[in-house]
Amino acid sequence: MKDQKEIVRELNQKKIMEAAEFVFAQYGFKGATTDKISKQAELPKANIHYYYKTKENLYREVLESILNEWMDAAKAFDDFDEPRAALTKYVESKMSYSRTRPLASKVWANEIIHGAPVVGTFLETTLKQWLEDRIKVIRGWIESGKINPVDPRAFIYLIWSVTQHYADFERQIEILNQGEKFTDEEFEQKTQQVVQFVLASVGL
Amino acid sequence: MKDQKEIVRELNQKKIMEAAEFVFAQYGFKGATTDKISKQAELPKANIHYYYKTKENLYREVLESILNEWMDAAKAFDDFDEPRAALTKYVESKMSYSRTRPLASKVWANEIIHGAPVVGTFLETTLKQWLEDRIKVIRGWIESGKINPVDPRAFIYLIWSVTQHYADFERQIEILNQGEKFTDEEFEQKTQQVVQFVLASVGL
DNA sequence: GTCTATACGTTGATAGAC
DNA sequence: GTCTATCAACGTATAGAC
Repeated sequence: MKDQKEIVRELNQKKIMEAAEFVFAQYGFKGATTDKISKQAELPKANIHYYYKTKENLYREVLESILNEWMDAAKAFDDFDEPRAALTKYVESKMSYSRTRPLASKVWANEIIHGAPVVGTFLETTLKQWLEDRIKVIRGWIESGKINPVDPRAFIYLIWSVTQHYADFERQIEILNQGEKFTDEEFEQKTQQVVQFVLASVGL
Repeated sequence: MKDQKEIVRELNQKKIMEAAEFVFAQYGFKGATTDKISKQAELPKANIHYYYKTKENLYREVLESILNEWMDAAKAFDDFDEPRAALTKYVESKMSYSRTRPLASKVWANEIIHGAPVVGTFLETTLKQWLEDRIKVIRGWIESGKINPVDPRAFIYLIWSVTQHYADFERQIEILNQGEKFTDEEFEQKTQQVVQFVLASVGL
């Protein structure tokens, strides 16, 4: 059984993590202050330091939770053997992530733009391995003539960039879309269009 | 004739602008300090404030110079009437920009991710107009059956995202590419692959 | 475990000598 | 026009009362 204190602890940590993701996405690591995060979390500033010791520590935890989700979404690539179904599922999964977790995507983009000081090791190990395994799958599709011969690496970057664009450049897209955010229907249409682009780019 | 002082002034401003772009790209607006910029420019900190008054002012000037270049690159879209030539030229132009000016692209991405506080007005006016004019061109291509029917907006976003990815996510790409930066030949190959993806996505 | 009050470092900006 | 010395504001982190 969880006692009262443990429940409070988990609740507070959840509030802090959500607030931190919000503030880190909006202001970047340096621009985010523990004061802003504490106000967003509706907790005193000292509590932030009580739970996470340092701001950098908190940032690391936020990134870690993001990459766990990222790896989950990546699994969609392997749900089907045939390229059309596998790619459709993967792109839909990535677009859904951009829709529901744009803040997470922005924190991630920010971290990479600034040279991946914290997640560098993850990129070198886990992500690199994931990519190389998927490259093998794509090469298999090419060799069996199921898709056009393309550079598998460049193809994966195409998928990542176009799907993440809808999260990271949300604000630009909103302004160019008559100042209105996408409705759910509009976003679903964009998702299907992105799926078509990705399939067409390898001849499907 | 320019006198000595004017020459020194221009030289110093150039040094400061380059240093500022470098530091803003690497650390973001908040993370960039006037101290870091001055050291990068090899000038005393007070000179930064003498020439640009405030850090925000300097940031605005950097963004302005970037969007001027951006608009220049955008002209490549109109060099040819036929979709194949026009799109090839435009994508090559964008990829070349990502290769030669990755710092500028990163500063821009950072600004958008954080909600476009400074360039919001530009997006609402100049960029919106540019986009709508190009959408008309794309619709023309679709109506005359030259390319497949696609959502023109989503298509432009595809081009922007995939080309800018090579600048903004440079570090991630480098790590995934066995820790090596692209050679000129490799980048040229990626460029041609991106051109093929973009053309294929509309049936060319 | 929680929070107020505060110490200490950093940073943007400027005054004033040269 | 240039630069050293300095200040005021802010931000991270913690001590210590509750």
